[in-house]
Amino acid sequence: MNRDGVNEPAAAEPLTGAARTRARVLDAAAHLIATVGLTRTTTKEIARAAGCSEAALYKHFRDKEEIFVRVLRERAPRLADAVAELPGRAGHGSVEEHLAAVVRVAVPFYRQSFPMAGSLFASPELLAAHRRKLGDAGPHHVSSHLADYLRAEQRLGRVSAGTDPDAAAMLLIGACFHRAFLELFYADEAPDGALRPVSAEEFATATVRALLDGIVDPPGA
Amino acid sequence: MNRDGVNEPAAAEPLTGAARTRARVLDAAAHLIATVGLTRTTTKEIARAAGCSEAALYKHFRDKEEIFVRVLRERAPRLADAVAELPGRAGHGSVEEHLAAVVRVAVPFYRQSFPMAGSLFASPELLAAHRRKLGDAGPHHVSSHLADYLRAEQRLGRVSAGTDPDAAAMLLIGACFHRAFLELFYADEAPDGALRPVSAEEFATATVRALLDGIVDPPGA
DNA sequence: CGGGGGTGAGTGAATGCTCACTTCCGATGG
DNA sequence: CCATCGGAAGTGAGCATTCACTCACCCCCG
Repeated sequence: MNRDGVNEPAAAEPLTGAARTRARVLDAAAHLIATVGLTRTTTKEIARAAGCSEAALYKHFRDKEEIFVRVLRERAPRLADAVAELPGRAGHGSVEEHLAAVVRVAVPFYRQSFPMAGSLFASPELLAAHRRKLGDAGPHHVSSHLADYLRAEQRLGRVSAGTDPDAAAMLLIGACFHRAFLELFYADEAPDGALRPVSAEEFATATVRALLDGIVDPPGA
Repeated sequence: MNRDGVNEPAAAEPLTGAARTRARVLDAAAHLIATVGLTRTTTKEIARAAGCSEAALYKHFRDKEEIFVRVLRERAPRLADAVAELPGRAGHGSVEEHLAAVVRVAVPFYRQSFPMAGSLFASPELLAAHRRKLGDAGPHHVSSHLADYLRAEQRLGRVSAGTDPDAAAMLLIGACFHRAFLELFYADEAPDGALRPVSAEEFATATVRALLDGIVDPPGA
């Protein structure tokens, strides 16, 4: 991932001809969305940044919307995949470290996805189309898989029996989601205390600790 | 609030002349945003819904952006205010009930604000303008005030001393934020299990419980 | 020579906003 | 008490601009 938090395809084989410009278009679109925002990400700007003509876009993508959808699907960190692997790791390593890893992946993921997801809400019919194309990979699967993981740890006794895994997962994922929102909102001019803690790493450990203290069995019980 | 979750001014005095059309414009804009989305909320549509000419909008608002900002400020439930009252209530009632009340207010608030806030991220300069106009009433104050409340309860011994109030507040507010996002994303066609629990009230109690079990001193400690 | 990849020059449709103008109402002054 | 005036509120008709998208046409490789 580069500094935009955008996945770039392994550039081992230097992509030739059609595939190359296609990739350049997606890279250009992803970069523009992350820097100047989605409304300023026009077909003209994408073409200019990709070093091709506007008409060339339409040789590779049906319309502008498809470009955005492909960016979201091919250039976003695969958060859902990363979280889906968690249940298999139940019992190994520490719960705390696994959850912290989720936070470290989830915050950048949401920070990148937010502008596009947010703009989706600007037009419900576009949102409906995207929701349909997403199929069963909807955003609820992140907390859903995390809840599965917590359930697995619960069976192993590493998470207290009284815990509601769905609610706990929602708390953690929600905190990441909100944190990403705040980081975007106060781009570089956050007032004092708006982002607390300041560093991403501190946020991960503090948030997980706050959640864990309610999840793991207290030592005196 | 009406079914859009939009605040309408007390209509006791039936607003005459200028103030009336101004209010009608804001109502029309708020309704359009909530129904057809922000991109379809054009000046022409606002004027039509408000029953006045497009030019009339500009007698009351400098530009379209100001209409949106005023809607956000004058028609949104005052979440920050509601949460700011909490610290004063520390020691009275139950912590659990106070937090559940926050959830019950926060979810509809975020559900209403999300389309506008999300679209803000589509154009960073518009976001910067809005952030400046918001002054010190930024979105971080919600979790910030909630953290203050938790600190107050902490001093009273009703919240365990080891708790990080900022992290705990972030968890709860984040869960509400994310819940609102999911409710909007799966407008009426949520796949099974996408919204768990289904009812808003169950969500409030389950979420608060999951958080509390890490906040209040465990009985055996 | 055929066709995939690429281009420059448009096109129609919106959109935000302005302009010149009218209407209405309340304050002012004789 | 009425004539007059000034300004706020409102309007219809555009204007400039931007946008996504298309068309006719090339170039070059297999």
